[in-house]
Amino acid sequence: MMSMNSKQPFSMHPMLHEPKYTPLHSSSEAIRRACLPTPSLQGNIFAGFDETLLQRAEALAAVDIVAQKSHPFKPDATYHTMTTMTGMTCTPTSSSAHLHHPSVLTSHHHGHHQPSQGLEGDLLDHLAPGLSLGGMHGSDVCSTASHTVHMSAINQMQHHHHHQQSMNMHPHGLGAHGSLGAGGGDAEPDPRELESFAERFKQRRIKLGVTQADVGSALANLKIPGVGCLSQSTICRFESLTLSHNNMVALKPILEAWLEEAERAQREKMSKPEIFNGGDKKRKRTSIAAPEKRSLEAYFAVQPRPSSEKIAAIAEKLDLKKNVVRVWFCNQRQKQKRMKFSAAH
DNA sequence: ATGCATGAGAG
DNA sequence: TCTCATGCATA
Repeated sequence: MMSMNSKQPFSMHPMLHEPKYTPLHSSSEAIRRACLPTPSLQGNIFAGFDETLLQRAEALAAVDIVAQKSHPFKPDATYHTMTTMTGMTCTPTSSSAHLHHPSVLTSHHHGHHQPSQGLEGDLLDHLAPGLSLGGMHGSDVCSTASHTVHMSAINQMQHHHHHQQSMNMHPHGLGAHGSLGAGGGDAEPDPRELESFAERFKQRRIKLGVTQADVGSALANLKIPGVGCLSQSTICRFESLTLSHNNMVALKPILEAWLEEAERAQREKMSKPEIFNGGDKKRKRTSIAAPEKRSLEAYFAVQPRPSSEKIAAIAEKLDLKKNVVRVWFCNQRQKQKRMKFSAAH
């Protein structure tokens, strides 16, 4: 399970705490953030009525349920494989197997890293065996536990949030980087362009007869420092613009590079089968039943960022694990930030 | 195509 | 703990 490449990921996730992509129109989020700096504060503020609100939310959810009529499954229908069972089987294993994430692309801390440093890209590259980008055969090299070769990245993105969206830039941004603009081939946070690129990308990809999963694994063959493979999910999300603006911007140059290579390779007609496999790990996905989901949504409408206590309370009411509820809220918040809905057009 | 989850990094 | 980028599993 270990990846042989002992590359130490440079994982620098950008995280700039701030919203990079702005929700432009519906900036409820920004506003929210601005208003609620501290969690604890929120707690206090809502402490008074939070119960009421929650009850209300619940009531609403209940009504909703009634209106919709019924739920096919029952609430807790989560199928965890683990929980109590033997324990040795599932998830834990998987995770341990691979730990690094490919965190690719995004910026970095203090502004500096340039995109081009070759750094340790070498360490990772050995991985790509034969398959060049043409990888159109479905073997996935990266994804499963076996490989896990992710890399991290170095790319710093283009922080410049250009015009339109505004938001705030954070300190992180490269202070002076006006240069990035057009040089490298990336860096243009223009939603418009991203959108059209995503569309073109998909179409050309299909034309090449390559699946999203193929693209993801083939990326590793590009040997771009700091860039490894990506999952089908990510490629799909890129094409459908369901990624954050920053993420889209970071991925674009990479996918663009792959596309060019793939088309070139196609011309040469070069194909190499490469099969890899590994596979053993099963992570079980919890499934939150519709009624519970409705309740969560109702709660979310009232308070998107519930305190730990509230999460616990909600979890109990809905008979869900606290962590499940917490993650649900996190994912929900992330959803609000996706490109599609945020600014862009 | 998407839901739920993990993990890094910054608080 | 939260945010973010990603991914496995699944419908």
